[in-house]
Amino acid sequence: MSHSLKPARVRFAPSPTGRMHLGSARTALYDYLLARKTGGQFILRIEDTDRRRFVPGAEEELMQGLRWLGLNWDEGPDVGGPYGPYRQLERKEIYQEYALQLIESGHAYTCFCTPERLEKLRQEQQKRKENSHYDGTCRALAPQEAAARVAAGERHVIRFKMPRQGSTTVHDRLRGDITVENRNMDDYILVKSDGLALYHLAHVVDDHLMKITHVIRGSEWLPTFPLHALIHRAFGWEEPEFVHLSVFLKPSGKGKMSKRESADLIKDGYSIYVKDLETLGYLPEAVVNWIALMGWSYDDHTEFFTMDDLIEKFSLDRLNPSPAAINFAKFDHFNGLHIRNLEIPDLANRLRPFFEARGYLVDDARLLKVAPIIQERLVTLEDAPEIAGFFFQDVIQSPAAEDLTAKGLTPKESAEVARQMLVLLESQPEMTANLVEPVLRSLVEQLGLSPGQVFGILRAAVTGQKISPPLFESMEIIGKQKVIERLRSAIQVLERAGDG
RNA sequence: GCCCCCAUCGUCUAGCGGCCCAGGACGUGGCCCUCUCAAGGCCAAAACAGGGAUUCGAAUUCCCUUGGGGGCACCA
Repeated sequence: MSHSLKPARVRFAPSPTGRMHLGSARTALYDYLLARKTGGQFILRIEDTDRRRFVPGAEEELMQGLRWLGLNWDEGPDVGGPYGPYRQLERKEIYQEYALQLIESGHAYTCFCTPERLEKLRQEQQKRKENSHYDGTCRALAPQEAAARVAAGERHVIRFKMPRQGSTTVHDRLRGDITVENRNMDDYILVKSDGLALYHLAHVVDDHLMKITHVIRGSEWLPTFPLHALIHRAFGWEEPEFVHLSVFLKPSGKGKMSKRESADLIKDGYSIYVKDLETLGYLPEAVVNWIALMGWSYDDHTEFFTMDDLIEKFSLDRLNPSPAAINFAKFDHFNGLHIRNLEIPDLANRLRPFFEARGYLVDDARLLKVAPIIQERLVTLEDAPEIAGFFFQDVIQSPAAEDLTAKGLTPKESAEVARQMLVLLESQPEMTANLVEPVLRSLVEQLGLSPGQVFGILRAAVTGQKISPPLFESMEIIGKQKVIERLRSAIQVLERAGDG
């Protein structure tokens, strides 16, 4: 039973170096689901130790994205928490302290090699087609000598003293045991010469101090996973459970999305950036449902999930280790499903800004009537203005004669049909669908024409569009006065065309 | 080049030795419904990368090949 699961403390630890994309959104989602499912905590930690790559505004977009998706954190830089601070830049001294501890215990050493020397070394190794790695020059330095040089103010970094022999076995929740030969791993730098810790050290220290139970992250960390385990072990700390998620591939399935391709996507109305999805008219519910299923499944047929469903049903056991190609067609499908799942007032509220963005003056009472008749016709919220913008226009542009002419009829004949409809409609007290539809249907029968021919003329006349929401319901919303007015002007257009 | 990971329809996936001549979904094609467009319903085409091995029996276990992905920074 799920009740027996221990409360998990799970962190989402992005670096503020770019935009929030679908891949990080999925990681955050799984973090959140595990925390909520087990009654644990979802923690947001900002990994900003690389000041050079810092992008202003990235952290804000990230937080907005998480909130939009409904992934609210229990501890984080803005809300605080018992294990703060939650920005790594503010934890600099903590890492230094632990790095020193590693040196004292013989698991790390100071290195005085210059970047220039290292670069030269790399080039030589590459020339010899060798695996590029640190050659261990400073590893042999006597601790006293190293300490003296540090005291003298010499620039240095701190490196992990990777065992030269043997192998390291780590455990990934999705892939089981992974064993690597230690000689294939490097003496990775733990602390830079500016005194700031690198990811490898910082996250291990933080995860331990913050009592993280599960580390869910991208598979790009798999190669350095053994290093991280070794650091935990060097401190004598218990390792959290590690879950490495595979990357998202581009729609073709061939390789991951490049910056260029990501930018090109927007032309087709898609994006891998969470913030763009909102403006493109996608629902956070749909994003969550869609990305949850890229790498996780519940069973062999259930696909529609709300956040509550996911919290109830999510399990690490049903994660899939293979990479998944992003499929926007399926995303559209999910968005449609979730739009149709919305209550009308909710849908109306979400629709309003999309009408307004196109310059329509939205009347709330009318919007409430429009929402239900376009609900099942929307792929995205952004589709609404095109389908139903005319409801919020006092005057529509008169359709061209050819658009008002029924298939198989001349403009003149179409005008005659329109005149007959006008007479019938004028005699109706109001334009309710219940009243109008039977009357018009009997006219269709009487004329011996098809419903498509007759209603096509009316549709174009009243909505100004060849494609529209259901005609009679639309007429009801538009009201008798406007319907009559527009039908009259359509008749005029047709008559003029008939004369010519 | 070296190291690591992955491998079922075009795509997302179910499958954890017999229930599978492989199930669901998106997309595609057809039909039905129908005032247009949708939504909905029905039907169809569509996959276990290849080769060995284990086993009475393999999509499911093991090995190799191939393919794909990731990593090899004083980035995360």
